Amino acid sequence: MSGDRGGAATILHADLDAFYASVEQRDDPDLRGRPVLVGGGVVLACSYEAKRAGVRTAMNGRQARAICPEAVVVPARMEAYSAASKDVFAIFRDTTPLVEGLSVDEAFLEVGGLARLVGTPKDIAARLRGRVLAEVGLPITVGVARTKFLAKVASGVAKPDGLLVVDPDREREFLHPLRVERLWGVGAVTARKLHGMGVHTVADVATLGEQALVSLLGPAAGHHLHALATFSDPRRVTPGVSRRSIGSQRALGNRRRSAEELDTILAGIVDRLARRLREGGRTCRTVVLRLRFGDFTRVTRSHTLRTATSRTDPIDDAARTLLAEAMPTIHDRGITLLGLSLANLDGEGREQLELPLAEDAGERTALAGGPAAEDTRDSAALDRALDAVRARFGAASVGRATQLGRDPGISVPVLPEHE
DNA sequence: TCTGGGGTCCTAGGACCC
DNA sequence: TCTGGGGTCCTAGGACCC
Repeated sequence: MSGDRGGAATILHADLDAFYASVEQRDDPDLRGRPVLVGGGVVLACSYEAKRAGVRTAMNGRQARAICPEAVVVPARMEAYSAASKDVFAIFRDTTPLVEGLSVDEAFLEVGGLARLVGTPKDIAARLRGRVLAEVGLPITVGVARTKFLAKVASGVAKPDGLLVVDPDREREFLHPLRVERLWGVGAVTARKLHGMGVHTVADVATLGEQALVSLLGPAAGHHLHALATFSDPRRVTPGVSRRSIGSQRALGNRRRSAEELDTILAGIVDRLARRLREGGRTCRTVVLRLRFGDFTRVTRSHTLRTATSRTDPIDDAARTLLAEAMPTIHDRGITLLGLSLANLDGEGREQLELPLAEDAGERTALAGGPAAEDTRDSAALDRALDAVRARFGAASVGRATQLGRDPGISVPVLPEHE
C-alpha cells in the first residue's frame, strides 16, 4: 500500500507526446514514421523521429533543416490542435472530475477516490492511454506518483508513449540519481548556478541543504527546490484554476515599421484581446506592452487602470499611450516584436468609466468631453460629462460619480446592463 | 540554439500610508 | 530636523514552463 511518507501513488501526470507533430502524423499517413517539423521559421514542435536527429523545440527552422534534411516541414494548424486537446481533455474528465490542466497537452489527474471502483492508478493510467490512442489517435505518456512533481518527472522519464509508476517506497532511488535539470523550475540559468556549486544530481541538491539553496537562488526558488529534492510537495490537484493574464504578440521581422503600421498592428492585438476578455466574462486592470528589438533585448511598459474594464476603448488608450511614451527611449533599435498582455484579471467587480478633470486653483472641475476638451473649465462640466455617460450607457446604468483620491479624475460607475 | 506564441511566478525598488 | 517599522500597490525585469 502506501509508503512511509503517508499517501499512495494516486496522481497521474498525462502528457501528449510531441503534440502538434503527432496530430499532423495522425491526419496525414504520409508523415508517419518520418521526421516532422511543425512551423517553418521556428520549430514549434517536432516528431520523435526529428528529435532523434537532434532537432529541438524552439530551434531555428533553417538550422533544424540542416541537421535533419529529410524532415517534412508543415505549417501549424492551431484549430486542429485545439480540437484534439478538447477531445483528450474530455477523456481526462470522463476518467475523474479532478483534472487540472497545465497546458493544451498536459494535465494532472487525481484518481485516489476511484481506486476501488475501477482499479489501481496503474490500471486507470493504462486504460487512459488506450482510450486516448483509440478515440483521438494520439500517443500519450502517463506518470503516476504520490506527488505532482514526482508524477511529472515520471512522465518525462517515461516519454515517449510510456507509463511509469513511482512506488512511494522507491521515490529516493528513482529521483536522486536524476540530473538537476529534471527539477521543476530549474532552467538554464539556475542549472548553471547549481553546477558552479558542484551540484549536478537531485541527490546533490538534497545534500546541499536549504540555507545554501536560498542564498544561492533567493528564498522562493531555494525553498521550492529543497522541497522537491526532499519529496515534500503537498500541492493537491485543483481543477478550474482561472487564468491570471492573457496576452497576444506578433513577431515583425527585421523590416522597419512606420508608426502607422505599428499603430494598426497594436489596434489588432487590442481588439483580439478585448474580445477574448469579454468572451471569458473577465475584466482586466493592468495593460502591459511588450517590445523586443533587433538585438533581442526586451522591454515592458505597464499601466494599471484605476478601475477594471473589459471594454476595448480604455485598453486601447492605455496601449497607445504606453507605445507613444516608449517610442522616444527605444528610438533606433528597431522593433521586431510587439505584444500586449492584460493582467490583474477580475481585479475589481464593477466596470467603471473614468472622466478626466482639470485642476484650477486647487479646485477640481469636470471636463465636459474627453481629453480633447482640456480647455473647458466650466463648473457645469461635471453635469455635462454625466449626461454624456448617460447618453452612452443609458440613464439607469450610471452610478454616483466619486472623486478618486488625489488624482485629477472622477469615476462614474457604469452598472451592468441587466441590473 | 541567434529566437514563436502563449503563459506562470518572483524580485526589487519607489511611492504612499499609518 | 531627522528618523522608525510595517504594509500595500505599482512598475520593470527576469527566470521558467510548454
